[in-house]
Amino acid sequence: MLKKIGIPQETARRLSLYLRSLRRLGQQGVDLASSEEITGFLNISPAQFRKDLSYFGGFGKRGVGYEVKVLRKEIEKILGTDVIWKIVLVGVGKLGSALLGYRGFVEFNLQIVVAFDNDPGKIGKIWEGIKIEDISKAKKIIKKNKIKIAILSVPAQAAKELSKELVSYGVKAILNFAPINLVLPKNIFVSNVDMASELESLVYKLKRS
Amino acid sequence: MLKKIGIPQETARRLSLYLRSLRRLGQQGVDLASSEEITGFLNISPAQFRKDLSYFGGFGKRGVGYEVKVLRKEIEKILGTDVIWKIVLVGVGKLGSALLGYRGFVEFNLQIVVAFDNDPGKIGKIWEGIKIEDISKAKKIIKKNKIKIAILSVPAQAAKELSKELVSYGVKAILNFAPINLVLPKNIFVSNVDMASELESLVYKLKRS
DNA sequence: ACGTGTGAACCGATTCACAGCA
DNA sequence: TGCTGTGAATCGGTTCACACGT
Repeated sequence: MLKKIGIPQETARRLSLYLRSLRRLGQQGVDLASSEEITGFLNISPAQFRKDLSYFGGFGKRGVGYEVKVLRKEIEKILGTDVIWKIVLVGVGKLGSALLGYRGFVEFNLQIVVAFDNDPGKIGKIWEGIKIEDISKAKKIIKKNKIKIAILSVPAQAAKELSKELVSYGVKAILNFAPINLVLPKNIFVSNVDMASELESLVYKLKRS
Repeated sequence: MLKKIGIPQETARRLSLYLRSLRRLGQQGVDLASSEEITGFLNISPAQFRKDLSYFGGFGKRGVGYEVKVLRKEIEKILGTDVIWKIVLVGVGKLGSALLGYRGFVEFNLQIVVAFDNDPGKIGKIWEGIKIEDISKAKKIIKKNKIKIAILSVPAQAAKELSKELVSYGVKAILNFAPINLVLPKNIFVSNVDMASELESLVYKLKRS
């Protein structure tokens, strides 16, 4: 319930990148690595890496570096990927079904356990090993499984209302793909993936480069 | 060629949100709106809105507000959405095909003109009105059409190499969906969409809330 | 000697608060 | 009067540089 303060927002995102780098080094058989080697693949400075870790403790050996395996486990613990997180996906349109099959979630122990839609043609089907349920069953299923995280991939006009419903069922965090601002209580975490806006920023940079 | 300095990175992203808000107000028949009304839908303060606009000029009337239509056109001009930008999509997998059909790009005058893949089963097909070409034709097509922007939705192991190729053909900006850091010249703009890492950050926040 | 860990300096961006103008 | 436009203050985060421990 208490919120530790003083840790930058971006640190969490970077930690997940460090994790990828450490896994890669581990696969290459590297046991010991310096901050320079770990950030070598990434676009992040060694100093930033050390600073980020310093918020959580000292995991390295001065004059030596970091034990790849140990640090990997520590970061997994910090991020919470040491246990499986169940998530639901709402909206099995084109994007939604692509996400159902997305392999990248596994590496962070994220598991889509069920998907919801309102299209009778989809309900009852199993796609990518995941059952598609009627959205009307969301309340029961989310409550029963104590799901805390939802991926929202529905059209913009439906997103606002649906997000409120999901929250009322116990969802605390939403990864939102609808290009609209969700209005939710402050204790609910929302992360927006806005692909059009992202591309647009690139256009803008191109234009003035 | 000259780069105007002093404009925050985030300002461009917010401008695209303002644009959406202005379109919405326009559709509702609103002619005049204050910074407070324009940002009402968004999660952005009126002061931030005014500050962002101030980098480009004074578009409002003191004591009154902004003309919705006029401001919309001004922002479109700033962002570059006043003309059509041709883009290519590389990698027509699940995610790639979902992006081919994504409607959100149109609002920013972004047009996917061709897609590339290396799967013979897909090459030559037309999906969502977009022709899928052999990746080996990318050089010719990109050069001929002077394409500057690419969406990269291929597996991580292919992304690094492909991104370099695209750049050698003249691509200057990449929207990258592969969970890997692309190593490219500094004058190339890359925007990463890392859905797994995004979700992971939500887990982290949940854990320590 | 070497690379970590970290306080301090720095930098960029947001917020504040009010002057300026319709 | 009301809302914009904007310097100034503030805030948060990154970078620097070096003390520290092995």
